[in-house]
Amino acid sequence: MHEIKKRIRNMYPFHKIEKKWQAYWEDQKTFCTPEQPHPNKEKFYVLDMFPYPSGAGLHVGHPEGYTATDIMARYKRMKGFNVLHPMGWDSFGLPAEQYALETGTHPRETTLKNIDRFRAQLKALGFSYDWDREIATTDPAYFKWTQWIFLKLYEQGLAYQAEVPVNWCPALGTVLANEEVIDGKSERGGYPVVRKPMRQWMLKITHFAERLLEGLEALDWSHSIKEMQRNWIGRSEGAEVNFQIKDHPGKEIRVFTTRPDTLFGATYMVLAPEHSLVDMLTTTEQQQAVQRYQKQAATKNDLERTELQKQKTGVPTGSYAVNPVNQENIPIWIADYVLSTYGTGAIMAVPAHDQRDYEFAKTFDLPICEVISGGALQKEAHQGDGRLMNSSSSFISIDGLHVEGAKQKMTDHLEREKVGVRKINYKLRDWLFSRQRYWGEPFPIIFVDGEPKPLPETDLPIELPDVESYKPSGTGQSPLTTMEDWVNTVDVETGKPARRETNTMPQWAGSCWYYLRYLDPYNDKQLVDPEKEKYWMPVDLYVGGAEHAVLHLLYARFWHKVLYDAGVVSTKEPFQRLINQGMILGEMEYTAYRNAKGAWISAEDVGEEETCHPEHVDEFQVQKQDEFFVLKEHPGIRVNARAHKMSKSRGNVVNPDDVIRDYGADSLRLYEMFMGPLDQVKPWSMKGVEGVYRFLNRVWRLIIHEKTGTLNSAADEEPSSKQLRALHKVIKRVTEDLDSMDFNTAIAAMMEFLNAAQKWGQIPRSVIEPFILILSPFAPHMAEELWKKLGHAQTLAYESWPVFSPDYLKEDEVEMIIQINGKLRGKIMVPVGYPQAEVLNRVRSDTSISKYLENKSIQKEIYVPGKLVNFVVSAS
RNA sequence: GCCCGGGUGGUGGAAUGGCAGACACAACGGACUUAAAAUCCGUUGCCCUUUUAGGCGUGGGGGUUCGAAUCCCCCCCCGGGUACCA
Repeated sequence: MHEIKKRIRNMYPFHKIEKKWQAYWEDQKTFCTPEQPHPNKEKFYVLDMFPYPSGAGLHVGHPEGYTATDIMARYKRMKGFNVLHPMGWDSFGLPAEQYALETGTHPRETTLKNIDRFRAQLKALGFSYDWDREIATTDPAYFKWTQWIFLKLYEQGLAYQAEVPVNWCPALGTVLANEEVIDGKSERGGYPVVRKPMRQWMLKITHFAERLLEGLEALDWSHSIKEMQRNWIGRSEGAEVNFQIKDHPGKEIRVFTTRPDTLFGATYMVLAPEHSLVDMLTTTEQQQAVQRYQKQAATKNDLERTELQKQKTGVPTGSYAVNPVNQENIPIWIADYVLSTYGTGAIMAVPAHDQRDYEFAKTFDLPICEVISGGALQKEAHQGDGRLMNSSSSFISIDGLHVEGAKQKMTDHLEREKVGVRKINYKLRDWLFSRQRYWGEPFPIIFVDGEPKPLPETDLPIELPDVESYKPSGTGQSPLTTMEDWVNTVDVETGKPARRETNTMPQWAGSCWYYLRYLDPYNDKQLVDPEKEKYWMPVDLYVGGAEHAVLHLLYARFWHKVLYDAGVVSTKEPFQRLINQGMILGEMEYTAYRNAKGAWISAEDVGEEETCHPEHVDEFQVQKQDEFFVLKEHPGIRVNARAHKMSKSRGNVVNPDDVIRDYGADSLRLYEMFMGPLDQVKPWSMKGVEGVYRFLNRVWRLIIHEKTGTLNSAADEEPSSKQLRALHKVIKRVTEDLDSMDFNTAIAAMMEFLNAAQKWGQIPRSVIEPFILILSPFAPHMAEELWKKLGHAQTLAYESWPVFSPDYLKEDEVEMIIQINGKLRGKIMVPVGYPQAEVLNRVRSDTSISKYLENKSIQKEIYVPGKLVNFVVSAS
C-alpha cells in the first residue's frame, strides 16, 4: 500500500492517458488497414507469431516480440508505408481439452474466455493491431480453409495413411504427446506408456526437402536458424548399395552409405531390429537371441537408448551377405544403433572408418579392415581423408585414390554393374499429421467401404459435434469415435454408408497458413483474394520465439510451397525476414546452501554433502570475490548467482498486468526494449522498469508543469544551434537504430537527449515536437497525450517521421586522440579540415606529449583524419 | 559427443579495427525536507598514490597489426537444441 502511494505522488497520469488513447485508437479505427491501400505507398507486412491463448494469460515474454513489431509498425506508418499489423489466436490445443476433461466445460467456452483475456491484455499494452482482421484457428470460418488446404494436399498425393507407433497409455486409455511422457511414464498419473502402432495421416514433407533447403538461401534470417533448419533437413549425398544374401538367392539387403569409397572395408552388416528382413535372415540357432533382442529394443524408450549410447549392443542373425566388390561373405547383425527410420534401416559397417562401427566391432571382436591410409586404428576409426588401400579385386580397383575420387569411381562402378545407385538422403521424415483428440480440425474425409474419400469443397467446414464427454474412447482413438450420429454418414455420391475420419489435425495445421488469412479474413469464397495476396506477400518482418526455429517455420514453409504449386500464393517463401527474440528470464537469484545441521556450505561443495538445502539470499548479503559471489558475512562460502527461466513452480513469473498497473504500459514497453538486444536471453529486473519509468516522468515534466498541468516548454522561439545539434543527433541515431532494430541503443539516445534538454530551461516547440514524434513508437500513449497538449487535434500515428539534416551535426572543431606506440597519451582539439602536417606539428610541440618524445626517434606517424594521431617511437 | 548462441564494472548492457565501460540499475556523498518518499546535483572498473602522475583491465593462452573487446589459432566456462542420421 505504502509502495503504491509513494509512486502515485509524482507520477504522470498514465492510468488516465493510456485508457483514453486506447479508446481513441479503437473508436477512430486509427490502425485499421484499408481494404484498398494507398496506391502510391510501399507496403510493409509486419507479423507476430500468434499466441496460444492459455488460461494463465500473457507473461512478460509475449510483449517482448510484440513490442518490437509494434514499434516497427508505428515507425513504418510514419515513414509513409502501408502497414499491415494483425493479430489472432492459435486456439486449438491440448490444455483446453484437458481442462474440459477435468471440468466438463466445452473447450470452445474455455478458449473464447481465454481469447477475451488475451485480447484485453494486448489492448492494455497499446499495440497498434488492426483488430478488424483478428482470426482464430478454432473459428469454423477459418478452419474451413485449413480443411480446404488438406484437400489440396490430398489431391496432390501429399497425404497418405500409415501405421505409425504412438505413445499409448493403457491406464489412461489415451494416446499421449511426447511432452506428456516423462521417463516412459505418463506425466499425469505416472502410468506406463508403450509404443503402439495406429493408423495415422502422414504428409509428404520429404518431397519438398530439396526445395525447403534451397529456399533458405534467399531469406533474410539469422545464420543460426537457417543452420538449424539445414541440420534438421539433413541432406547427405552417397549411394544405395545392394548386398546379395548368401543362401538366399534373389534376396538382397539395400543400404545407404555416404562412403561408397570404403566398400572394401565393410566387414559386417547391421540391420535395425525392426527391419523387415530380420525374421527371414535369422537362423534357427539364433532365433531365440534375435527375438529377445528385438523385444528388448521395442520396449526401450528413447531415454533408455540414449543411456546405452556408450555400450553398443546387438546380436548376429547367423546369416551372411556378399560384398558386391569382392564377393566376400560378411556376417549380418541386428543392433539398435541402426535406426529403422533413417536411410534404408540397414548399414554396411566399416569399422576402420566409422567410429560407431569401430566401437561395435571392438565390443564384439569383429574384423577391422583398413582401406584408407593415415589413421591410428589401435585408438579410433579414421574418418578423414587419405589414400585408398586394400581396395582392389578382379572387379575394380580404387587403390591410391583420395576419398573424393574413390567415391566417384566406386559409385560409377556400382551403377554400371547395377548393384547400386547415387542417392541423396534426408534426415527429414514425413510429418505425422493426425491426433487422437477432440479439440482439433476434423479431416474432410469419409471412409466408404473402408477406403478414404475426400469430401467435396462445398461440404466445408466440417464442424466438430458437441460431445457429451471428452474422455478418451479407451481404445486410443479420438473421443469423436463415440459420437455415432456424427461418425456414421452417407456418401452422397454413391448413397453408400460411410464413416467419418475421427482423427483430428495437430495444432500446427492452423498456424501453417494464418499469415495469409489476415490479408482477407472475411472472404468466404477463397482462402485469400489473389490480388490482395500479390499486394501484401511476403511477410516483410516476422518476429517470434526461438522455440519455433525448426518445426513451425518448416511446416509453414512446406504448406506455402504446396499452395504455391496450387497457384494460391505468388511467392515461394512466406517470411522474408525473421527475427527470433531471446527468452526473458526471471530476476537474478542468489542461492546459498546449508547442510543438515544448518551450517553454510560453499556452493562448489554442494553434492558432496549428503543433504543440503538451497536458501535464497538477498543481493545485499553477497559480494563478488574474484570470479565468484560469496556471503559478505562468510567470505569462504560461495553462492550461486543465476537468473532462471520463468516458471510457475519456481515462482518467478512476472505478470504484465501488475507492471502496467504500477508503471503503465509505456514503461513496460520501453523496459522490454531497453533490457538489451532483442535476440538475446536476458534477466528481468523490476528496478530496470523503474528506471525507464523515471525517464518517462522526466519527459512529461519537461513539457508539462508539475503543479499546474499546463505547458512548460514549447515556446515559439528560435532554437539554438546547440539544441538543433542535439535534436538532429537523436533523430539520426533513433532512425538508424530502428532500421537495424537496435531498440536498446535508440532508447539510450533519447535518454541522452533528455539529459541535455533538462539543462536548457525553455525548449522551442520546433525542437520538442520532433522529439515527441520519435518517442511515439516506443511510448505511444504518452506521446499522443503530449502531442495533443501541444495543440494538435489529430493522432500523431501518421505524422511524418522527422528527418535529420547533416548540416546541423557539423562541428567546427574535432577532438583527436594522441597515441604513443598505440597508448593513449593525450587529446587535442583541431579545427575541422585542418591540414595533416599542421596537426602533426601541433602534436609534436604539445607540452603534454613532448615528454614521451624525449630521447626517442619517431619511426612512423599514423594519421587518421578527424580521429587520431599515433607516433611509433623507439629509443634513439 | 555434435550443432547453435554467449562470456566486457556490483548488475543489464554500449563500443565490430582507433578514447573500453555510452545509457540505465545498484551503491555512496550532497541539496531540498521536522523527517521520509519523490526530485535535483555529484562520485562510482581495479590497483598504487595525500595530490599529481602512473600501472592493470573485455573468460584464459598465443598470433596478426602502429593500434585488438572487435580479426586468426588453441583452450576453459555458461546457456539452448539434439540424440548413435550410416
